[in-house]
Amino acid sequence: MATSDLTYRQLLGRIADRLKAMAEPTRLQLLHELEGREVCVSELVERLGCSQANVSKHLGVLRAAGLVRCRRKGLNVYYTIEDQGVFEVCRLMCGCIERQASREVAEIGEAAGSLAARKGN
Amino acid sequence: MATSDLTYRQLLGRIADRLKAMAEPTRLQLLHELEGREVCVSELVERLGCSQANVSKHLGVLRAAGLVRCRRKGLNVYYTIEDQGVFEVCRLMCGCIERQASREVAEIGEAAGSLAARKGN
DNA sequence: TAACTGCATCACTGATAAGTTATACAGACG
DNA sequence: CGTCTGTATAACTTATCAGTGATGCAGTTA
Repeated sequence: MATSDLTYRQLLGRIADRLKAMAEPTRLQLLHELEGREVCVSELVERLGCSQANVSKHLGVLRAAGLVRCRRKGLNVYYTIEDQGVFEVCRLMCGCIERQASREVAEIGEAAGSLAARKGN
Repeated sequence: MATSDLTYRQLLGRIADRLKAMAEPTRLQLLHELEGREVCVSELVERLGCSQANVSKHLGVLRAAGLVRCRRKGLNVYYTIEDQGVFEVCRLMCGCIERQASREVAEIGEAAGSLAARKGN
């Protein structure tokens, strides 16, 4: 389906942008740390064990993607999740991974079975 | 949450890998074309209007990520969605984007309001 | 067998992105 | 005011990735 085209491509682009912002382990961990509470940058740096510049840059990416929001409070800058949907995405992905693992286990089982059968010949 | 660490990081890595595989407009379109039916490469090339090599490479990425599966049938290779969860992810992302757009509209409204107020001073 | 079709892969290019170090900037405090 | 702390940004290096053209390979057909 070519759909309404220009808008269709734009939508795909925006979805891709969001997914790209999430598609990085450090950023996923940042999102996870922010789940349900407001955390300042220095604490995030401490928890992740990354450089401050690195954490700041990743937070910038998340912010640009609209996944996260921040506010100053004295010297610190506190970040919060902007849209809780990200966790649902993670949950779905975990489900996908589990199902994939199950399939792999099943395939290994089949392979072992056919190997045993061949051995019998 | 330092969680159980090695495994935790591995899980984040696997989630990131899957998201990364999806985080590209052309690949999202490929997934969309495959929604609910089996399609061969030449047809996908035609529908997307990309080069065959490009489509093949993107399909390879999707396949490596376990999002898609293929089987030969004569000269053609037919692809299908391996895990329907991807569409749920897209649906969620669309929801996020809509909410973000709403927020932006609201912010513009506020800005316009404060502008009008300032004009009054 | 040779020629053709459909697809995958290779080698390469340009663009994008992650990580690092150094630096700039904002607010608190003396 | 100067200084310190917390954060963001700049400049750079290295790595990863999308796209292209050429080539290889599998399966079909003559």
